[in-house]
Amino acid sequence: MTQQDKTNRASWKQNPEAVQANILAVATEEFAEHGLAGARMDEIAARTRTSKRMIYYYFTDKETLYQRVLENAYRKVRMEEAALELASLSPPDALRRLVEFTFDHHCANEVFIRLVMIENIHKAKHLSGSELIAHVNASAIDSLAQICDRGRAKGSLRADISPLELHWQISALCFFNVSNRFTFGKNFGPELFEASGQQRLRTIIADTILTFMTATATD
Amino acid sequence: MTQQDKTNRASWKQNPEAVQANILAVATEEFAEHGLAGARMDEIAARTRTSKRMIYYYFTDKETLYQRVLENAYRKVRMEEAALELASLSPPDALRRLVEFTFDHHCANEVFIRLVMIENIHKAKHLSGSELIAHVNASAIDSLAQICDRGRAKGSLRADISPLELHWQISALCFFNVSNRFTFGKNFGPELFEASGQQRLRTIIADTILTFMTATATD
Amino acid sequence: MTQQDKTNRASWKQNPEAVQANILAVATEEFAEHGLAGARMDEIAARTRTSKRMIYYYFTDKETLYQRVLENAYRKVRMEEAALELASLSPPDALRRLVEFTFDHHCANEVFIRLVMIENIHKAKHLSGSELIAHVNASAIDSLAQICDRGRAKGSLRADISPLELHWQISALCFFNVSNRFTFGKNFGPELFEASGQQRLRTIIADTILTFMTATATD
Amino acid sequence: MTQQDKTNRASWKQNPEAVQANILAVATEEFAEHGLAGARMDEIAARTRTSKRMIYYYFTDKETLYQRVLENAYRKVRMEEAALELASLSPPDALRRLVEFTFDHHCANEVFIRLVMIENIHKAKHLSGSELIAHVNASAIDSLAQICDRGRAKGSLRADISPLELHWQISALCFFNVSNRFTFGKNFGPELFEASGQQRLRTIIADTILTFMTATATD
DNA sequence: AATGAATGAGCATTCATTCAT
DNA sequence: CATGAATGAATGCTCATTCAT
Repeated sequence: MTQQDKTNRASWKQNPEAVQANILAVATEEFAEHGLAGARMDEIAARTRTSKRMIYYYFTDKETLYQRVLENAYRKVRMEEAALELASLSPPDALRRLVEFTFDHHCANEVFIRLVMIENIHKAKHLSGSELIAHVNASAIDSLAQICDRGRAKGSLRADISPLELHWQISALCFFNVSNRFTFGKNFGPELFEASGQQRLRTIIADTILTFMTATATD
Repeated sequence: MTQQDKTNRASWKQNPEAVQANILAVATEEFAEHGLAGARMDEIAARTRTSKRMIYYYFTDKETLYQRVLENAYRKVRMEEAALELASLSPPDALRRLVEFTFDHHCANEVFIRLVMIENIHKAKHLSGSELIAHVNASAIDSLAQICDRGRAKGSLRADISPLELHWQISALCFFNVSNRFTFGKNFGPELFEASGQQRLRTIIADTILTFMTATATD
Repeated sequence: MTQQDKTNRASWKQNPEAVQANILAVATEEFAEHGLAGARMDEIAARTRTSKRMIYYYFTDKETLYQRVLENAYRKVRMEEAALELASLSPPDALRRLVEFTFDHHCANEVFIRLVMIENIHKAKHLSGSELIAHVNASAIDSLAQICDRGRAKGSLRADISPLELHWQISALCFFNVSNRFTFGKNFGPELFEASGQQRLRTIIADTILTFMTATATD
Repeated sequence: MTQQDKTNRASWKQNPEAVQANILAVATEEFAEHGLAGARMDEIAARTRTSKRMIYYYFTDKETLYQRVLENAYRKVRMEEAALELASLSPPDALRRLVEFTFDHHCANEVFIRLVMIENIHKAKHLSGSELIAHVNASAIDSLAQICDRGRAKGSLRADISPLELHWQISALCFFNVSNRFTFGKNFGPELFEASGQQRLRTIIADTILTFMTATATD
């Protein structure tokens, strides 16, 4: 029996991690789609390869499941972000690259964006300050801090904006682009969210950040 | 008992508009706090001066009530925005004033921000394209368009950014500041959302927009 | 001002009898369609030319209204039946004529049939033994009794079947034809309830009654 | 405690079929008594050995429960009817036997009669053309067809009346006897529905059918 | 006589969660 | 580990009826 066979045979049954991962995946979709209150445990169970009983066995209750979904989403997203390699670029180029990456990444992770929106509706009460999350978030600032430091040393980036503030701005523009496209689109037309509009916004955002960060500090 | 007293006494009874307004006010808070699925009709009724039955009498069902709450919130907010007088300022000053006003206004209207977040979770399916809403949204773009036109004429604002794109950027920065403060605060610390941090963000946002809009277009 | 004008001018307003008649007509349809429990006072009021308050003013409550509807339906139907003139025909011809008339009349008064079905569901508890009803029902038996009497005298109709029993048989066949056509049709096909099928049933029923009543009594 | 006792003790718990049968039995009575709109889910639940929740668990909603009640009633009644053995009797005797059986059977199944009345009020919209029902109904006609065929071959029954028409007539007379006894009794006196009156009606109905079916066809 | 507003009790249905095997 | 059955508290909603003017 090869390793492959062994994996196949066991499939997901008798495999706690696989079962949990499956539940988590289904729950992620369900919570992202309907929110915490709107999601239905029955629906999650039905779309799972296991039973409702197992969900409670592994995740205790709805709220805990939601919390695990949220943590999981943060971890995955931040890990992808951390994989970006910017050290070889000049500070302005690295910054532009980071903005564009963030823009693309948020677009590609609507599920995550929705979970964050939902969590903000709940005033972030489920967002644990777990070490993992803290560490993973810190690294997001770190990589910006490195660019800022290099930029300040060279004089190519203004020094009076903190990495945190810069991160905040990039986040705002890239997050809003995904989070509010429905209402914004209905209110002001869908153009900005079609392919060409998105291309333009992507450039505008990067230009905005770059223009600002390469400008001389006002007085 | 004066006439005034007589009017005040139970002035909301047999006064359909007052009853509806009261229901709408309570429902607005409840929906903003808990979302569509999370809000409880019983709770809304309990905090109302009338009974649950009257809510259904005037608003048919939960979803319709939510829709009316949403429409009402949009109307009120957009009307306040429209009251801003900018014609007497130079285009850059007008723009800065508009950004700062938007920042302040969003901060002061968290309930509205939350309703918009919630509506985005529902993919804006309750946001009717009612004439009123359409008209009121158009005016938001109009006032920016006037600033842009004047700025282009004078050469004081770049002309290659549309009023819609400009509005999008201002919205993104000011909206995110309120909508995501909980998760952002928990992830990266609360400094940016305390008084001094907000003051700084307010300035940074305005500077960012201004710097960008007064820069020469990148060819 | 002519009488005609006077009638038109007053129309139905300030005309208690017209208002009551209107309510009764609408309620009759509603109760016949949905039964006592299934009928909706709101719906009746909405389809009326007057208001809900007036219904309660004139008819006290739902059950009383239903009772009045029922009485009214009986009175109208029995009066139409009583108008049939049979004295000039031979007893067998008169009987055949009566059967055919009953068949046709029941077909034409589905609303009445449905009200009677509904009242039977309620075990006839609303069917008052009011003098009017009693009188009007008695006349139905009377006209059959006359035929039977004449038939017995002539020897053209058997004498061992009472007018009541005869009425029961005619009623059963003609009533069932209307009351049960839906289930019978779904269970055994719609043929019997299409035009040609009905024509045939009409003849079969009359033949059945006639054959029976002209036969010699079985020992 | 014997094995039997153990089985009896709470034998309906964890026994889905028993639970469903119990619900169905109670619901049958309740719907037959009050109709679809008049029946109360709370009342059904209260008279059940389970909870209201279980009714919804197994039957989805009120209308579906009613439908299942109806189907179930039809199945039971038709099966009892099919058990009647007539092949050994002469066609006229078989026919008389069938009429008398139908009369007795309808008398003994008022609940079924009432459900059919109620279903006719709803224009038979819940009567599914399920295979089971179709098959079970067809057999009712089949057994009559056999009698008719044999009667035609021997010349002892007239051949110009179809089994369907014959079934219709028998049904009408026997159904009406149960369905309309309340209004008919109140309108024309209770005699026909007391023991002796029923005995007489039973004979009259059989005689009527027999006289008709053994008569020569009217050309 | 007439009407829109108001109401409380009740009704069908749902949901997260736990039990029995 | 796994699963169908079971549950109670709530949840959104409806209905006949009455009040205030």
